[in-house]
Amino acid sequence: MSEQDGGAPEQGAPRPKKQKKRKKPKRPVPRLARGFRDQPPGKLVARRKMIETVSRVYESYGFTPLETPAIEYVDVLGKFLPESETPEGGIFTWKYDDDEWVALRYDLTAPLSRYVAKNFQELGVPFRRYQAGQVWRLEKPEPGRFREFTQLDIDIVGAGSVLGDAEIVTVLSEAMEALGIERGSYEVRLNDRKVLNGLLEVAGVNEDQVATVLRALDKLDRLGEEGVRLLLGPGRKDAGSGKGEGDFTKGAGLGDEQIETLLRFVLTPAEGRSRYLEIAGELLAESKVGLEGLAEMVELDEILTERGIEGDRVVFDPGVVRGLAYYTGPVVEVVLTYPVPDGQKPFGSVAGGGRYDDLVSRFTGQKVPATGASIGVDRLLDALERLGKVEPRSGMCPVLIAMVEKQYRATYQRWANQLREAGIPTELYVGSGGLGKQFKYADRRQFTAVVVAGGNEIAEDQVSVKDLRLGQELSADTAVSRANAGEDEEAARTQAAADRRAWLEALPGQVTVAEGDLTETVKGILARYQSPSS
RNA sequence: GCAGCCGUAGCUCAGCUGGUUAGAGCGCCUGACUGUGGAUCAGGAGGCCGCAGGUUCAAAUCCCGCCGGCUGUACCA
Repeated sequence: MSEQDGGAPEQGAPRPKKQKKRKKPKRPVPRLARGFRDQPPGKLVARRKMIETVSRVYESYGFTPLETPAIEYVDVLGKFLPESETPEGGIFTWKYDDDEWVALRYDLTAPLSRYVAKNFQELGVPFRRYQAGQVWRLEKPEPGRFREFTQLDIDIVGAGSVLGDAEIVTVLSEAMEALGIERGSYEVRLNDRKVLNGLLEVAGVNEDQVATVLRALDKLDRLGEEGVRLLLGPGRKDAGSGKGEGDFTKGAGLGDEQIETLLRFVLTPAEGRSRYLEIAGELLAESKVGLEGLAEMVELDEILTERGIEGDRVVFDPGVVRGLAYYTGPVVEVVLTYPVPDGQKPFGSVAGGGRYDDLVSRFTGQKVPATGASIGVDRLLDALERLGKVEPRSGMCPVLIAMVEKQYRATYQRWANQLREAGIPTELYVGSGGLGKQFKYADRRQFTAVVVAGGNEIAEDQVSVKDLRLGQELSADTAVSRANAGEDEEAARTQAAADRRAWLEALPGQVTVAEGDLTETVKGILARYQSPSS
């Protein structure tokens, strides 16, 4: 930075450092808030499509859309710590203008129960609605887990029978298939909280052990039988990483016999609903709640069978717990059963839900049964992406019209309109720079076709259209051919020049047609890459 | 939250036991090849060496704290 120097190289090191610091103005770093992310166009469009597809299924079953605000009073959401006057952690909260605590919603179910309680008179039950929206949770972000994500909910309020639960289960299954997830590649897993409660009763689990036990059972898929056994008994030390140790998790302290009773049921293979019903029948004979739950499952099995929904779509799985949530009856979980690509993490559940009969009564004191489920849109989308089931170019404009010579601007604009009228999204290049730059732009933005016409074409009433993807393939071939040119520099240079000439002359993937055939030609190119799904 | 590992250019990383202007590959930008993305060639931009302290004549390198990332675990309405 300074011209003069020399002299004393042996000291004065710290000083220039400070000067440097002062010189640079403090600019904000363009960083993202922890746990949040941008959504690139491809993802956004794919997400929108997914929501549309599923919504259509929902509507076909009589569900209607509803939107509630992103912010609710904290006590409405049910997150309140009366002791400290401060809301519990885990959610985004702040004090609103009238000195009351508000929060960003952490799910769509709590706001729904608020809505129902508020409008109960006019609504009439059963009330079916679906809702897609962002929810926010202030938790530790992890790969695939963010502080803002999208849920797609479906609920029936005011229907107490398992017919409502069956409806939810059916719609979830239909939704998966509408998204192109083949039967057999997903599984709707069903269980019942009453059955679980009965099981705990039979096993002689104390009131204060219930939470720990349920949590432990919920971890079967991740920790395996041995891990769960430890958590039910003395406790478990996690693997940590590297040199080990790790943290110790306290167990429920159950006896061997109790553990055996629990595991005997929970480890029952999920295939065949009748097997589930059989074992539950044997185990729960002594438990009132258990038998209630069993009766629900029996009826669910009947209803589903009547609907023609067999075990290849909906299974009964005693291992489904669904956390400590507010569920009171049947609980559902949807998992993808595609084989996991080598070494990657399993897909996990992409949707979940169940019956919650106490949520509205929080407000009204009146018991209003409800049942529903929520699809984790981002997670499901990520899974489909990993499986290559999402068109990576979705949302990208397919056609670019190059601004070859400004004098033909009017013509280019006319063509653009013509293509749009034919239903083809078309972009007119509005940047600066020559053709080379425009092609680079087209390449990076992943256009499928470029319309290019200068004086040469226009004089003949013609137009050139280049298939970019085809061109890319063709040019890859020439690149290979010149790889073995040898070491001789001179030869290599002429070879390169020749390549250049050949490349320019070949105009790979490009055709020149009569102006009148523009639309058809473009359509033809786009048709080559049309994916069958969309 | 707890525990362990990690933090050098946009990306992947090099920089030995502290020693003068911190490097590479890829990517990016400009230009050449006279209307075409590839290839080739010539230039170029870009680093508070995560942040803030400390030890030292001297720190990207050693020590401490914080922040951030990864992994496991806890929580997950």
